[in-house]
Amino acid sequence: MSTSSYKSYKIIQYENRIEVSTIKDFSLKDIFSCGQCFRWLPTDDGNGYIGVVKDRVARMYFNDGTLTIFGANYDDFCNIWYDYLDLGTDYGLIKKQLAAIDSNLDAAVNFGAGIRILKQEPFETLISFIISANNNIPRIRGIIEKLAKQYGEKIEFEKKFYRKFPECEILGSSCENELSLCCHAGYRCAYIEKTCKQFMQSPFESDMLKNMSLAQARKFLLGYMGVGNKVADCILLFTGSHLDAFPVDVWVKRVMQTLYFQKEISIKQVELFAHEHFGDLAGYAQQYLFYYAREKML
DNA sequence: CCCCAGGCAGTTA
DNA sequence: TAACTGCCTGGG
Repeated sequence: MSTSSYKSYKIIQYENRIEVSTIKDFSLKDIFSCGQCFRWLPTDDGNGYIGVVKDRVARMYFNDGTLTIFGANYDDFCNIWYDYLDLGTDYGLIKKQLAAIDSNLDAAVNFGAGIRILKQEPFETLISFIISANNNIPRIRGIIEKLAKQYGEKIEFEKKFYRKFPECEILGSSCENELSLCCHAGYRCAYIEKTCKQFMQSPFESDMLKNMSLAQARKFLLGYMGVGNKVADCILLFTGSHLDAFPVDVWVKRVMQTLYFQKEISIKQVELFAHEHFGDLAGYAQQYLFYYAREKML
């Protein structure tokens, strides 16, 4: 066991885990079930979550401000988990600012008080949200796991085997028909095949998107087959590239109509209103509102 | 049998 | 540029 610190966090490292203390505004349930990711599942004991990020499997628990990560050491925390879990952002401040905007957001940020917007891998996010289109969450998860099992590298963790998300080159070398037989993603398989080939030609990194304006970055992502406005905004938000992106899906449209309009309106109108009303915090607002809508309104 | 699910591409007017 | 339509698949 050894004690150290990184940024504002105290870290105790044990043989098979680390404990990170004094974390505020944080809940694993809120983070992993607010709709931004597909590969985290509750642990068998029901108290934590286990998931795969990059080439790592981690098992996490959170109690009284202390995050325990099995499968991580101090260096992993600094190089992977600190950024992935967005531990450098002051969510207390963000929630305070959002709550001051109106009573709807006040309720939403209190409901999802532990949400953090994960900084996820560009390629994985791209493919995952292409799969998400006109689909339901259990199926999306299933399709991604089938792809990982077929095309992803094997990882051993605590005597069990897991799979990395597939590399673009591997996934892209598979044809539509082969993909379809593997993962049953239907017509989305053609999008996956095409987009992998496009990504090999013109990949993107979060920093690259950050250097573009929101509109430019969105237009860039729309160039990939199977990426429309909503999926593009999800990629911008969930890779941590543009935290002012405001993805409008059926849930967000529904909750915005109910809370702000009391009538049917177009997606375009929702987007315009959100950017005017929430400004730079639009992406955060979207997550709190989406989670609030999904868990409370139905 | 129907409808729906975290939209998208392709086609019209 | 806005409106319309068909769509793999699996579950209810």
